[in-house]
Amino acid sequence: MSLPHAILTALLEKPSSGLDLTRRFDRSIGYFWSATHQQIYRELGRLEAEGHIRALPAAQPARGQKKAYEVLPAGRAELARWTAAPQDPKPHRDALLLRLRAAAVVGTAGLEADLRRHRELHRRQLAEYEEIEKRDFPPGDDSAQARLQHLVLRAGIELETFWIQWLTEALEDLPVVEDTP
Amino acid sequence: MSLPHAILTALLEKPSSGLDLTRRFDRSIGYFWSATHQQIYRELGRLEAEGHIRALPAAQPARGQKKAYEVLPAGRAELARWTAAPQDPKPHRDALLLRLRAAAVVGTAGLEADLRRHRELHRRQLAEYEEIEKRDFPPGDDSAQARLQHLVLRAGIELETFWIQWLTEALEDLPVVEDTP
DNA sequence: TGGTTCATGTAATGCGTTACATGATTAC
DNA sequence: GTAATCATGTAACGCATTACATGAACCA
Repeated sequence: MSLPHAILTALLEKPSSGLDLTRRFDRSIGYFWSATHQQIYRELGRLEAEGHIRALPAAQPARGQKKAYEVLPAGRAELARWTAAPQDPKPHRDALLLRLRAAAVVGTAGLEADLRRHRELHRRQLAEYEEIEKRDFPPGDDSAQARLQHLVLRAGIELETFWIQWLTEALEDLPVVEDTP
Repeated sequence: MSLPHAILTALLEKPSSGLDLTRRFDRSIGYFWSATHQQIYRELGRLEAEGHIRALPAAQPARGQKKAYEVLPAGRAELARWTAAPQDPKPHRDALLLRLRAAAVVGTAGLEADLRRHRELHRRQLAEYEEIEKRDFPPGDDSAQARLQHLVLRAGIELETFWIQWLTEALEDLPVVEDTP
């Protein structure tokens, strides 16, 4: 139940239309909470029905017309409540680790190529994060907001770095297991 | 679409009943692919209907009776196919990072306590992993299966280590942001 | 005027979660 | 014999994903 709060955060940072939000969920926010435009429109409908956001009066009408939303006080209060409330971490799901464990039983055929591909994807993501860090967090900016946002970005950078390292070790170390039914 | 493959892997490692599987998904496999008993029973039904597994003839009857399953050749083939096929990594979802970003807007009240709690949870998980490593992977065992399984466990250990470090830095560095509606 | 892009949706399906149900076994 | 636990399920709901639909604006 975090998508509405992700949207509230995004709208507080900057009032936006559904498509604007979709684009921001493809970078930025989406780096740690992804969402498609269908999810976003559905959730915008709910948030509006609950009185947490409203369409900006400027442009409201039908299909094909841009419609921007802003957060109402009730929405800000709900986001503050959610942010302060304790939450248990969700259990992980990592298909790649699962595949390694499966490969120990049914064989490692085909794995190496995909490990290399994943490493390349992580390298690209890391490069993107480092670009953002250089652009948005030059040394010396130490406002509270900037420090919090930088902390989040650092987590992303260090996680990508971890995966690249781990995949490199895995590729060096990958034994060959034959499939022997 | 990985739960059936997680179950096939578990059953190939050792034929089991639904409850046995549920217990193994609370440790071991569940460390990187969690599942509840309801999911497991539903999926066992599907896998049996598809001819990927079968109930061991020994004990099959109704409610309250233990029923163990084993993997059929078609199930092993499907698992091998899935393991070798390329898969894109799924986008991440991390509520804690989202909360930090929200806190930059609505204030950091209440966050510190939960960051400490999360760090403690990660410390416990790390201790559990290290216990398993000591017990199941003593130095010197270098069978192909053991090396693959050890690789997976190392990923878990290093990820927990990362989160503990990151949370420690975050706690040292956490600025105070007031909620100013 | 016909196609592409922008923008907002609807519909169908499937996995995950929570709550509940029911038969067997064991302990007292 | 009855209460707790073991073991296997059913049912309902919600979010996420995929495919499709519709209107407006722009461009050739």
